[in-house]
Amino acid sequence: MPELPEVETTRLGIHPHLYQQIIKAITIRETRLRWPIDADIARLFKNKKITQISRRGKYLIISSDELNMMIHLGMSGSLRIVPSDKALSSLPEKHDHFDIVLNNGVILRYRDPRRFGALLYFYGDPQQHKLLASLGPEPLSDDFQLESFYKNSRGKKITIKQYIMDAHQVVGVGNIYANEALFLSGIRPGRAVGRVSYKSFSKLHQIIKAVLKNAIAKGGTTLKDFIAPSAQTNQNQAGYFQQELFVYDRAGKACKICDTPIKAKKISQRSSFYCPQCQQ
DNA sequence: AGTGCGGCCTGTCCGC
DNA sequence: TGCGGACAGGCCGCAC
Repeated sequence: MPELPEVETTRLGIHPHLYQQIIKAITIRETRLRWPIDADIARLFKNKKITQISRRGKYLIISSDELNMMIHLGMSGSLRIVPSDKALSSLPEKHDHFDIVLNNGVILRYRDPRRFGALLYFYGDPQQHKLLASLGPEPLSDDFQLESFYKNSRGKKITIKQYIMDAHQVVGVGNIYANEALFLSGIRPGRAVGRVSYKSFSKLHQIIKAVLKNAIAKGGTTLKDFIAPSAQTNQNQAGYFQQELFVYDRAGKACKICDTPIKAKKISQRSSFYCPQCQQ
């Protein structure tokens, strides 16, 4: 499941192959993603030069001046580069729903078995787009400020875990990183956010940044996967701090810090894990 | 306005 | 062995 670090790693991985290239064609094989892919997208982008490859939250934005396409990987989506010398021999597989073919023969290929992802297009400033306009700050930018992160939580009845996963507060914290960040901060996921102290918020604020930063740094070492078709199967795992998971999916197993069995609990339909000893 | 949750999907795992 | 069912996940958009 791609979280922000995976999406950023993807952006960095595809950028050198796409930047300033001309789109020759967009081939759509399956339109049924989260929203149906509008067939106009192929016509609109034909012969357009890619001038920017950016990211907002978990949305990737590929732009040609005022025209943008937005790609979301959902939970099982991935993008990879098919180099020009492999373009003919590398046939799309079952869940490869669309290709963006560049003039130099390179193909950007989108795969998404569960089809929770999206491909949309729009004109103008991405920040004005409905899906992006109300997003909270980027966790690794200066816009992510402890003061407002704390203040917005006062009076809210939801849990701290729901709060940090709410993209209106801060983008990019998915279920795995939410669990891990709360563990590292010593806060139980089920606590009412309105009652979590400033001091705890201060720690959490730092930890969220550190965890995401670390994951992106790790992802950087796996960039080669974007041009290694054989690595495709495991691409979603590449870049995770998987060997460092303290609580996620470790129900019943010993806490790596204190040996207490990790507990599992559903919080608003999402699996949550915590150490009853380390987290209060 | 704040909160809760249904729904979209398929690969994987479990139990029969 | 094969098969059905539960589950996982992001996140919009509706209902309260």
